[in-house]
Formats: sequence, C-alpha cells, structure tokens
Amino acid sequence: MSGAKTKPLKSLRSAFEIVDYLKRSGGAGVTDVANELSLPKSTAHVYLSSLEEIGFAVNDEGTYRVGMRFLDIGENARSQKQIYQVGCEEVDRLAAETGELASMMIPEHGRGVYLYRKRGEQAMPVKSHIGKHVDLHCRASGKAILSALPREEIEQIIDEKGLVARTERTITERDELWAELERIGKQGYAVNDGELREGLRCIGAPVTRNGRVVGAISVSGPVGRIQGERFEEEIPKLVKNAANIVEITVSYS
Amino acid sequence: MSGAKTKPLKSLRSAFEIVDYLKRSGGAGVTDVANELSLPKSTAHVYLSSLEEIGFAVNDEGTYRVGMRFLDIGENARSQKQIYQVGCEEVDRLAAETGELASMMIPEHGRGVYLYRKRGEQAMPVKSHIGKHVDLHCRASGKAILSALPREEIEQIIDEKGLVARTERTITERDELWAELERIGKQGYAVNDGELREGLRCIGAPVTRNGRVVGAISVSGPVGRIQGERFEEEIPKLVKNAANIVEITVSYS
DNA sequence: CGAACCCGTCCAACAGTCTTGGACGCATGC
DNA sequence: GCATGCGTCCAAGACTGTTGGACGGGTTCG
Repeated sequence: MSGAKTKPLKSLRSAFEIVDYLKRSGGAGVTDVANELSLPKSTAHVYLSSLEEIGFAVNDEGTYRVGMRFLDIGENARSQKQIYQVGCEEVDRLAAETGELASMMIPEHGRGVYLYRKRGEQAMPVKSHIGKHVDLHCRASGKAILSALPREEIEQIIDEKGLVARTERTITERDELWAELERIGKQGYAVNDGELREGLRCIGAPVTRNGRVVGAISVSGPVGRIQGERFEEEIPKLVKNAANIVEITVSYS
Repeated sequence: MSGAKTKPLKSLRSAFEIVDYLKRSGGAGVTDVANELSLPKSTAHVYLSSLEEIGFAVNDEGTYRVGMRFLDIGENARSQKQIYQVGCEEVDRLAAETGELASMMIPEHGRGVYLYRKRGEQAMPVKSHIGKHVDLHCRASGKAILSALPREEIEQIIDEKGLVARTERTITERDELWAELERIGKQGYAVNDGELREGLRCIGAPVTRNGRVVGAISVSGPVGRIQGERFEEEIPKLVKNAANIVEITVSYS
C-alpha cells in the first residue's frame, strides 16, 4: 500500500531540508545555508535560486526566506478537506458555547494536524499551530483519532513515533494506551488530563466517514475552569454533539 | 541582484509541477499524474513517493493529495511577517468600521499575495484567497504597492507580467499607469473602480518601512455601497489611517 | 587609500543520481 | 479464466546535479 521502501530523490530531500532551515531560521543567506547543511556554497546557491524560481523561496536582498507559495498551496489543501469545509461552523459554536479553545484536527502520516482553531471568550492565548504536525498519543483529539483507527495501523504508528512523555501523566505504555483507547471507544469521547501540559485539560471526539476517521474536534482549557460537572458531563456532551453534526454533514455531501 | 539566469534544477521543477497538478486536481493517482505531465509512469511514481516521504504529499489509498506540510510551512512564513504580526488588528477594525471586506497584501515576485482578510458585517461572501498570487496593476492594494516601488522595479514588473485587462476599465497602458501611480503618490491612497471586476470598488494604501514597501491595506465592496462622500472621503481616510498605524508599528519593533 | 575579507554569483567538467522501459503482483470486470 | 487497469519495483544507461574554484562587488580594517 504505502511502501516507501525505495530511497527518495536526493534533490527533493535536500530542497526540503533547505526550506525547513529557512523556516526555522526565519531567513538565511547562501553561505549560511551551506554551512548549516554542510553543502558546498555553490550547491546551496543552485538550490536556493531554483527554489526562488518556482516560488518556494524569496530573495530579499541576499537573504532567502520561505515564499508564500507554501501558504497558497497549503490553504488550498486545507480548503479542499471536507471536514474543514463543513466543520468550522461547529468549532466556532463550540468555542462560543464553552468560552474555551476549540480545535479541529486531522490525521496525516501517523500524526495529527491542526486544521482550524477558534478561541472562545476566556480562552488562553495560544499560537495558532495551524498546519503543525503533533503526536497523537498525548492529546484528546489525537487519542480520539487513534481510538477509531484499525488496530494494525495504531501499532504501526506507535512503532514509528513511539510514546514520548510530555508530562508525568502522559501515557507511555502500550497496554495503558490500549486500555485507554478502548475506554474512549465506549465513551465516545477522549479526555486529556494534563498529559500534554500540566494543568491543561482537553476533551475530544472523533469524526468518521464510512467507518474511516477523518479527524477530531476538541475543546481545551485550564483545569481551574474545566472540572466537576463541566468536565464530566457538559463539555463532553457538547463536543460529542458537535463531532456528530460534523460527521453527519461530512457523510452526506 | 536576483539574476535567475541559470537553469533551475529540473527535479525541483518537476516536483513543483506535480504538486501543482495535485493541487489543481484535488488528488490523483500515479497514472493520472504520468499522463497529465507526460512522464513515464515509473518516474511519476518515484516523485510521488518521494513527495510523500518528505510530507509534501499524502497517499490516501492510491490517490495522492497535497500534504499539510505546506500549510505548516506556509502558516509559519506568514506569521513571521512583521506586517502580519501587527496588522491584523487594524484590518479587523477596518472591517468593523466599514462593514466591508478589509484585506492585507504583500508584494512577492512582482505580484501581490493576500496575507489576511476580514469580512465586515455586510461584506460580500468571497473565497479567502489567502496566499494567492495576483496581479498588482488591477487592484487598489496592488497599485498602492506599485506607487511606492522604485521606478526601475515597476518597469521590470510590467515587462514580466504585462498589463492584462480584467474589465474595460483595467489600466492596460504604461503611460496611464504611470499617471495613476503619480496621482496615488500624491493622494496617499489608491482607488480601484471596477478595474478588476465590474461593480467592485476598492480603496487601498501602502505600508512602508524604512522607505521600502512591505505591503498594503485595503477595503473593498460593491459600488452601490461605496460611493459619494463615503467613496471620496470617509473610507480613504479610514484606510490611510489604518495603514499609517501599521506603518508606525512596523517601523518600531 | 589599499588590502584583506566577506558575500553572492557564475562556470565547466566530472560523478553519480535521476530517468526509464519493462516485469511483477494485485485488483476489477468482462 | 482472460484481459485490462492499477501501483510497485528494478537495473542499466544517460543526462543532470554536484562541485571547486574564479570573479566582481561590497564592507571593514589597518
């Protein structure tokens, strides 16, 4: 299916690494890039000018930066996702109803990608993280997605990405994760109680289409505000409801 | 400065064309891509699997789609732009004050890129167009940007991109454009009166930093609502004001 | 003022990567 | 069961990417 055994084109990998460095550094010159990636200066130059020519980089007076063509292609990819087309409205509503941060995530390459986020009235200030690839096992949305994946695929993801600890509460044992996923399957929603960051709670529910997970929707906020009945009943119900609405809309369009 | 005389790496160009096709088609198989770009099937396969490996494409049961890594890199590039960091607030306010569509644009490769847009209460429904590269000569923001560019650069842009007519009112003559840009320079803002689309008016002002244009801010809406005193005085004043505030903030940070 | 040094750009020759046709396995549909 | 479509894989050759070094322009230092 997705073998990926053959070695990939070296030039593409190099180009990607250069772009990644430009992204991290926020802009760099030819010599900079050459040093950082241990390339001959001339090679770096060829790559950078090629990247510029196709719009993936911009030469701003000797400093190369990532070009906005990435934003173009990325926005396009996002807007083609069904769950994005129909789900934003529900995420907005979740944010309004709870006052917290509501998010939409999709699975990709065994990780999760935030497609859309909306901050409610009291929501904590956060960087958008849109497009960022994150580990699934330490997030409510992520665990919700995992819970709806076939067992085989989950094993593969764990093998590849591992179960990295983010806090003391992060699930780092396979068995524990399996038990958790089963619980989630029964409940219909996932809970993240400080497994990503201390004091941060999150509740997420999966969205499926024809039996395949296409993403998840979640609400997160500080422990101080998400507890008791609100943590056990109210928010889970709202999240499940939102996910359900999106699921239905996604399935018939 | 930006020579770009040397021929770019063929493999990068091919990869880009494949991504572009995936973007346009919304997903395609190996044979599809091979046919469309007149490549041997095996070549298409090598490229696609390489693109997948670096996260630029996703293989969804035989159908390759554009990966969300583009969104990741694109969002990152956007959020690094100073004008974006400090300008969104003002664009939001413009949208609220006017009720119309307010936009932020930056120049790149001789074209304009929408970085951010906000719809006011009565604003027309539009696709976001975030990240999209558009011609400068037929837009208020675009003309505002041009008016603040050195003459030489403007000539080069016209040479490269031409002055394509979008409506009967589009400026297609060099002399006419020069006169218009001079007028804009004096007024401090640019007007687009149906030059992009019939019945659509737009008012934009440039944002500079150390004498270099870093973008423009604009408000657009239907002729029916943007006319008379509102067209001549009110909105220009608001737009100039917003651009001015952004300019000051951008210059001292 | 000149020398030394940094940068980005360009070039031509070589090494090796990309390209390619074809074989293979697997579905699907006749 | 056969034909046709797909995606995948492979090994050999051809061409392209890679490379060290040269060049010119800018800046800094003595």
